Amino acid sequence: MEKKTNKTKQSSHIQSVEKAILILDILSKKNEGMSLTQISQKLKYPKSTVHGILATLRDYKFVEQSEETGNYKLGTRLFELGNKVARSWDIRDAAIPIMKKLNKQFGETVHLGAEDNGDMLYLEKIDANHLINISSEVGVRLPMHCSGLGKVLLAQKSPAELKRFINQKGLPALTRRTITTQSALEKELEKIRKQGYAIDDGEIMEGLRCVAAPIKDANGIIRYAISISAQVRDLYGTRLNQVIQETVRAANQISKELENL
Amino acid sequence: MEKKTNKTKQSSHIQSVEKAILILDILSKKNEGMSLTQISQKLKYPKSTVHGILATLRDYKFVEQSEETGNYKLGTRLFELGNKVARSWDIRDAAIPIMKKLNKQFGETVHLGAEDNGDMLYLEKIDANHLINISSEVGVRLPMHCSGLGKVLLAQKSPAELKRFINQKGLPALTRRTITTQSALEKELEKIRKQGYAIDDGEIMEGLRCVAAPIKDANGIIRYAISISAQVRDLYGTRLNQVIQETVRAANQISKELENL
DNA sequence: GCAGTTGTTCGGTATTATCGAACTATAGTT
DNA sequence: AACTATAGTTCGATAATACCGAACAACTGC
Repeated sequence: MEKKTNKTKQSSHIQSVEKAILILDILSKKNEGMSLTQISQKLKYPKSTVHGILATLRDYKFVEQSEETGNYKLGTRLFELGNKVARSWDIRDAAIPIMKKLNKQFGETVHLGAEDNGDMLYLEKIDANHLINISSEVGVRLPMHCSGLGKVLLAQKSPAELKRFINQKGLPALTRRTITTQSALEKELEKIRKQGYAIDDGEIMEGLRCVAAPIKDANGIIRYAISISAQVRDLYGTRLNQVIQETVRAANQISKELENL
Repeated sequence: MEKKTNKTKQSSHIQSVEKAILILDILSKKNEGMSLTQISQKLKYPKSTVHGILATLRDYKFVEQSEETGNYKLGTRLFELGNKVARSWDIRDAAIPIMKKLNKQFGETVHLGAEDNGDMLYLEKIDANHLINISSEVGVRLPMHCSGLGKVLLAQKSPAELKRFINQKGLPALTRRTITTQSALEKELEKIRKQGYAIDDGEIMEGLRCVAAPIKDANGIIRYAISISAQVRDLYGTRLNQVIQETVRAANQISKELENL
């Protein structure tokens, strides 16, 4: 009778909903799409189970089938909902005009980011004027400890919170410049707190430098950050100083916008 | 035994998944969020049912709870997935650079759209340089028969398809200039086919004019369109002609990109 | 035409979603 | 502060429903 009683006791989840979510998750990793059997094998669900859930998701446009291959892919309804979410954030309205100004001043890529469950989540991006563009993308997650945006946000965590963060996420290295020890990170964050901005020096990607400054929400809590990214060879000396100054200024301006909103 | 056998016979849907989807749908209509009871009342589901589904969705970030109000809103995972969907479309990569060029030439708002189940769906938008911006938004749907983008796409439907479209969607009027009769629409579409572009003259919104041109995909099928929108008072005479010429040219250029991709 | 694969349908089984009601927490009122 | 009213959460019994395996159908490629 009790076949799998003690298997996964965790917190009650509606199974079929969870399965649907996991199907979407797995589809999000393959943008060429997946076939029914691929999904069913990967998730170890019987084909008929997957079939039923996919049919439901399809009818509501959460997934769609490629006409040629018949493969399932994420559907337009998710696109719609995702944009709805983006539009619901006041931060975007406040930040985008100022980000654009910053982009005009230096011609470089400008990012807006926030923490989402221990990850850096890119909320918005203004592309550089030149053709070589940073290959980041809105809606993408990145480890916090190696991006300028992430470090700025980490800098205001309490020691306990920081510890918890490191335990949960670790400090994986993306390049050989990535900070990978707790002590080094603590020192770096202390520095960031003092100077009021962060610099990422090839910690995500060799040759990429970025300057990030914190944004306070209406309650004065640092919850967002903006950054300018460019090749190291375009961002040094006096220009770097200018960029720092202007980035901090822009971030403060956005904070002020959020205050009286 | 058979309490509700003949209630909803339609096609088999996994109930709980469907309920989860409907919860997301209803949340997407209120961006200030909704409380558990509001949702449960609106959808006529018992509170405990909604509670369970929401808990599952919450744990996977498909919804999140406002810290102050406790209201449920769409979550960041949807933002992530939505952007994933957007990135999976090659059309965006091909179109965006050319759309930006078009935006630079005239300084006006440029849109990219496609049909999604009988609606115009905005896929991408480049904002105008000036402050007065069209209040359209990416990820939003609009009736096809009253936007330039939509009319361009309608123009290549067969009479039977057009008929089906009208039956399904009707021809609701958004302004007093909106085309609301089948015969008027047929005439308009014929004109569009001849000239190779469409003009929307205040049919969505009084005072707004927009010029749209079709984009062919790799198989030569018109599946997308771009448009320039501006106030009528900024878009007439020789400038209008220039805009038409350049919009068509840009659309053709994008079609060519898609060909050899 | 046949083997191999993938997608779809079907029906019995018991797992699991469901629902009402009881319970707790929270907010508002006097 | 106590009390009311509302919202949110937990619980447990019930049977409806998701689940699964297997059989069937539809393709594909050889």
